[in-house]
Amino acid sequence: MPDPTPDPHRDVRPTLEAVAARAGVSRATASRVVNGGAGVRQPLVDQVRKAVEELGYIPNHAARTLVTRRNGAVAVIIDEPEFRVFSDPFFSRQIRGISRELNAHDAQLVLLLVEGSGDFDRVTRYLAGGHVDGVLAFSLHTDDELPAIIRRFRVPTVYGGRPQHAARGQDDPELPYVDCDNRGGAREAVRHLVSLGRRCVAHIAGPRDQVSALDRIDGYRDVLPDAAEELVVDGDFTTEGGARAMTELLDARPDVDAVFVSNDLMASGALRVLRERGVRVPEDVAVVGFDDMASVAEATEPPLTTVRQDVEGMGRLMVRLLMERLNSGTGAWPDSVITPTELVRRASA
Amino acid sequence: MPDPTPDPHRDVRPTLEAVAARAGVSRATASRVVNGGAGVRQPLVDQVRKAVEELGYIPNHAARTLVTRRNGAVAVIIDEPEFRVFSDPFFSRQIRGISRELNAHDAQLVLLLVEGSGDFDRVTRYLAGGHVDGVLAFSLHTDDELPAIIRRFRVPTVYGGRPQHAARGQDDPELPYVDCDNRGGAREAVRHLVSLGRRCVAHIAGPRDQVSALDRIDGYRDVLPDAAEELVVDGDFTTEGGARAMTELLDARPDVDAVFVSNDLMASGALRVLRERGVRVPEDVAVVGFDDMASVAEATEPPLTTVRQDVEGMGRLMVRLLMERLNSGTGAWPDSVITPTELVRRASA
DNA sequence: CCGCTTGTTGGTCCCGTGTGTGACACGGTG
DNA sequence: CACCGTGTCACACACGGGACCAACAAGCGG
Repeated sequence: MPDPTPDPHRDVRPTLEAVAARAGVSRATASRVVNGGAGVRQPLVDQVRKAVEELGYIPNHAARTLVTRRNGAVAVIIDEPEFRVFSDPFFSRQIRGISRELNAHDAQLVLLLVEGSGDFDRVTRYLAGGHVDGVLAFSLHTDDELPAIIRRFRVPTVYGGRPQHAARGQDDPELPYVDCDNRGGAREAVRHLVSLGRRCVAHIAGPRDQVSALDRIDGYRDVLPDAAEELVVDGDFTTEGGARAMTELLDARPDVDAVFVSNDLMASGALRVLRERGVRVPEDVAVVGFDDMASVAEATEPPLTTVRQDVEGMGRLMVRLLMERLNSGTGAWPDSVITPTELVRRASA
Repeated sequence: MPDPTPDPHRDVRPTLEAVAARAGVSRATASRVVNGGAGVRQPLVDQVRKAVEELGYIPNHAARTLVTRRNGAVAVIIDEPEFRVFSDPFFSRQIRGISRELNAHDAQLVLLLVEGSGDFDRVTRYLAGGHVDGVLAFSLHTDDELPAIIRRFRVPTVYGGRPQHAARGQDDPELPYVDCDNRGGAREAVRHLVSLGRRCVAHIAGPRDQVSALDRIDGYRDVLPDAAEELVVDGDFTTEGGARAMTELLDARPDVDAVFVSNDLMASGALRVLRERGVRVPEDVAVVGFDDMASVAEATEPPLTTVRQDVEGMGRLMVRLLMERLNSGTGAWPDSVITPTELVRRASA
């Protein structure tokens, strides 16, 4: 049953003017109290606070934004036309980290999913409209238009994952990013396999248009510069793609005794194929994945040895860098950060 | 290399005033043109449009919101303290549908992740602050405070999934929801197992504080009202939980010859246990899941027969209902919608 | 006692748009 | 020729709140 005596104040939201009137001060003073209370005597501060409480005053966001030119919102742009994102817990975890850290900064998260070039107009209009103070972008593809748009409109941005231009060796200080040490993590994984005495270590790679996949290939080659071409097989970061790549690999090189797989999903597909073919893991073939996605790596048979990256922490870090940039009056850009990885040993290697 | 002769207009965003001046009309006329151009002669419309183009004018969102009291944004509130959300593609897919439909309506998506009671204050402030025109809420738990808050502030809302109070039989027209036919889908799954000649059909249920899990139990009981208590085993919607439940079930009732599992993740865990115990699927035990999450159901061994729900379509539908409500001057509430399910037959049953 | 400094406070303007209210021109009608 | 309805347009106000600036009081040193 609805409230029988509805409060008339409920529908008409009180304004700062009303608070000031009730507290018996001017609107300017009320405003000062609401924004921290600096330069106002304690008794008046208390009066205003009381009036705010009694009236249930909540500042009008639009009015405040209009004058401060700040709106306390950050856009998260994910450019991922493939279906993969939505079956990959990676983004969800990163967004969780981002959400938590944004909450700590009293900022809101506006989610922009980009699918196809047509959407870029929309994003452009949105950014140009000044709806958000900054952007957290996930630029996954090498042919991405996003960096150009962001540069053009000078929107403070932090990237998740090393953007392509940086991968070309042209680190742009105006496009800071947060990424895990893909190359170093890959090196550690391959070294681990080598240290187990494996002689023929293969690599199932991710899609070549993703920087993280390329970096992991580089890490593999750092340790095994002389590995045969055919030992590196392309995959697409999906379970099925991993299974196909493993099949291809076994057919081409029956002597393979270890595989470093570029992510956990593909590794789970690879494990399935190995099991179907009666190949023992890790006795005959040792397998190491990448990501340490709990729902996958702990559920495989056998449980997957893999390279952990702290996805949620990376999300939080992105927010911190962006806030640093927004709150530094100087407009100085923060440095990019590469977070460490850690080899998690389970049963598969 | 940055533009050598940076456009001075770039940093100072043009205002409607500037557009009007350039077009030689008053600001009021320029405003009318920008908002559709009704009641303005064609030649003037063209002049203003040209000025907008030349200046690269983009309306100031905050100023517009201040006067129209509409801000073209919708909050998506997900109250899920458990880690599960983030390893479950369910939400991602629904959000994808929501995002697409919001784009079609030129509205933005503000993501609010709620974790724990402390966060409700934040959400309350946010909703009361009038940051969004409406809310899409996923109320998963029976002890949810969200409906009360939303009712209190009279924010137009559409629920994803039948809220608890509706499950108690008190359908509140002011809290419309979109849900799939959990009970009907469960019935179809169980009937299918019965039609295969199975005599001892068990059910691995989801957590009892989630309405969808309860509805699926009801569907199971609709078909098998006399099933023994011990044939219904509790799970938690995770792969591991499914494995535990299956183990428990096999120990208690070795004669079981079919299982309807409340979601695909648990079904994949159950299949793993069956395989480990050397139980053949579907010969010895037939298995049906729920959700038809492609990444899971197609990847299990054997591929999973399951009940499909159109998650993305449900997301889109939620947005349509909300927009209907927002755009109807009458403030009338749309009706709740229950979308159909479909049994997808693969190899497991 | 006077002038100056420091600390508070209120008045006022401005942020950028939407919209109601008139004014004006035009053409048709009596 | 006077009157009036219709279509266009400009003016001005309002939306809610931040920030500058002048006014004022109190305190202090000379």
